[in-house]
Amino acid sequence: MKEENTYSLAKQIFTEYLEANRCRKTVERYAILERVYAYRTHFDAETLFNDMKDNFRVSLATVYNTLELLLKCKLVVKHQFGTQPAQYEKACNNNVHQHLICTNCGKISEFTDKRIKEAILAKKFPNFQAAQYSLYVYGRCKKCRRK
Amino acid sequence: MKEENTYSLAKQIFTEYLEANRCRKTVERYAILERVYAYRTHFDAETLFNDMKDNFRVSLATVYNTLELLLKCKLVVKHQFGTQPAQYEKACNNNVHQHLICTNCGKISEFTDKRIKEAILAKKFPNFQAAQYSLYVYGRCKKCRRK
DNA sequence: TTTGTTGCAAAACGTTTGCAGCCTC
DNA sequence: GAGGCTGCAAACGTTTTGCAACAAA
Repeated sequence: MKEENTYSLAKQIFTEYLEANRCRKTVERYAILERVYAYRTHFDAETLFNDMKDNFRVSLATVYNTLELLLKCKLVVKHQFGTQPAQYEKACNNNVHQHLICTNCGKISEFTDKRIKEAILAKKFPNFQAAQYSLYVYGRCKKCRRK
Repeated sequence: MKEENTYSLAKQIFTEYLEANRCRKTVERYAILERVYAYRTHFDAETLFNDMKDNFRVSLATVYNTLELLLKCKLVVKHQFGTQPAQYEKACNNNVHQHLICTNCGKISEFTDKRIKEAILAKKFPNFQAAQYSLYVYGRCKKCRRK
């Protein structure tokens, strides 16, 4: 799927969500969504705020508020890696997230393993309605291995 | 394995770690280890601090310091569920942790699935030395399902 | 005796909240 | 025009840090 299409689809979903919940369609909210969908990696609220304020005036509080809305309509996903600030990423219809986190330098990378993904999706929970999966693998990256 | 044996083994491992790293064997450190190994569930630093101070005088800073040491010698494992305070648990030779987290009420429970565990352990990373695995499944628990 | 460790309090950090004014509906 | 949303700054809760006193080696 093209980058552009992804964003315009997200915009449409967001609009429908806002209307359904009687929330106002403010310029701030769409500006944040657009910036979020321009990222190709994880980002935190502070980074998003800094990246935006050159072109557009928003407050950090609004950034947090909007991210909360985007989480609710599943357009972004939130991750908490250790004690570092919460990381967000656009959702892209992928509800299985697999991450490698270096416990020495904090570097985060992603991987995909079909067998793991299938095993997770096959699991049924009797008293739990599962929506999203995150696998975090902690260890040492190549650079930090010998330290 | 008996509860008692688990703790005495942990104590032995901790002693060896402290000696190897030229750290002092203080009463505070052993008192914290003992309390940690008495838990059967997850706990946070604040809870541990409160549970201890009736019988033993320690500061919250020492609790954090000691937990950090216990993490380093792999006697405890740390989890970060959303924005809530970091949760710790004793390690018990289990490096694959599988959690269900309700995104509505925040309730955390554990499960084990052999197929998932095997798929995870079978995965080889060319540039990463994996040490610990945490799978978080987000969704709604039975009570919150209909809300 | 030396110096790592402690308790305490204050600081740091990410995130949330209160409020007056603004702007969508 | 009404009330949800914004920016700002202050508040919050968890975790870290600085420092003087203490105690393990």
